[in-house]
Amino acid sequence: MTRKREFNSDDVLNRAMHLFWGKGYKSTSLDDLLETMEISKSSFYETFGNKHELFLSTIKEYIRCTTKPMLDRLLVEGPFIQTINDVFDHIIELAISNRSGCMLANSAVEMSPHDDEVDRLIASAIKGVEDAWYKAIKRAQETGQISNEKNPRALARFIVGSINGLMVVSKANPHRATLLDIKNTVISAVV
Amino acid sequence: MTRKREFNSDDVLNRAMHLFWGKGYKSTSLDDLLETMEISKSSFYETFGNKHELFLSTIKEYIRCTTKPMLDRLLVEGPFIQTINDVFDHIIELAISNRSGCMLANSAVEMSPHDDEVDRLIASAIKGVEDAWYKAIKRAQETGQISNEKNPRALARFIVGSINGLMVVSKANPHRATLLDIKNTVISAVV
DNA sequence: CCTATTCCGGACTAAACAGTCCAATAACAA
DNA sequence: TTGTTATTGGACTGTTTAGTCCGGAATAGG
Repeated sequence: MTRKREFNSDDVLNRAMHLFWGKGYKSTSLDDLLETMEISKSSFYETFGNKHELFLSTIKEYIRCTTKPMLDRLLVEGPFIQTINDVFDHIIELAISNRSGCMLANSAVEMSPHDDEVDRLIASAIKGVEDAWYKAIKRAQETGQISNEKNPRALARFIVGSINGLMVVSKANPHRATLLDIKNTVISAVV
Repeated sequence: MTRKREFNSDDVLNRAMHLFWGKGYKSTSLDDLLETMEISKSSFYETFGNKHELFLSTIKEYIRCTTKPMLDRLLVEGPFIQTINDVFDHIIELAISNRSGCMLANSAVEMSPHDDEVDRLIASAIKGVEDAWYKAIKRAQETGQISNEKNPRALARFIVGSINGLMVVSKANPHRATLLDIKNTVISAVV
């Protein structure tokens, strides 16, 4: 009845995500996208709508395949200090191996003040990250790993801020020593 | 012998700075610039070279008229905890009143990985900020306001990271309560 | 083989882009 | 007033931008 799709839509979306992640929205041209995604212009508009819609889709994809897995690490049992240490180490290694940073942070900086749709999407994603940390901190308090004197909401917000700060610093100064100094100070502030 | 310049070059540069600060490099068009700066295209190229050179000039102007004054606050005598508190309050109020964030952070995110000139300029500016905090922390340690056990270089890097984190968070979530939570946690980690 | 449906290359458009150039003009010194 | 030089508006260029559209090719079911 009908011809089958010749490209894997997930794979193609993933390539677009990496392009936007590395270059940002404005600096990524349609030609860039088509070349990287290896699809025709017709297929592009047919499948993804337009550049802006595709961008929103890639942010969702980023949340699904990068942010979410990181938050899942917070759910595993085990000493909180080790968990936060692992997560930050992971972030630091990513930041050093390529300078793309965090796609949510990049997009927030580039677009949130001027693009309502992006703004809403990013704000809710960041809220999700904050909530995940909040739960992990709460649990750590219940098991006596973090003092009950500390405000868990404030700590969660502080960690989200610290991760974003790490991302920005790594853009301008991607040296392990600097990032580890930040990590260690953050952790000592939390536990 | 010669006609006098009809526009104030400093004022015009300042307007360009605010435009780049708010919209970023790629999203600021030449037409945007000319309209805001209120000069002719000829004068533009005559005076500022081209868009990219102007951008570099506006970053220098930003450092001169925004970053530098903030760092000067660190030099004033007085309790360190009050100084850091004032500086963060100031940053938070700026972040809430407009969502432009910090021009250095914005530019680092947008351009550092792909533009060597911007990269060098931003990296050295951020290094300057770090050094200023380092000196302030050292002095606070010498006067017994901060424990000598703490690593002042790490603290300085942590503060720089925290400021940048604050800027990113304020783009996506410009609410005072969130930013104050971050501020308070940062300060409690330092002093 | 035939037909329905989907996919795609590439030509096309209209707007936006950064940047060049020059003739006209303005201001000052002599 | 005149000559000299700096400044300017605006016309112009060539490129890149996102997006549209259509004819034809590919693929499957019947």
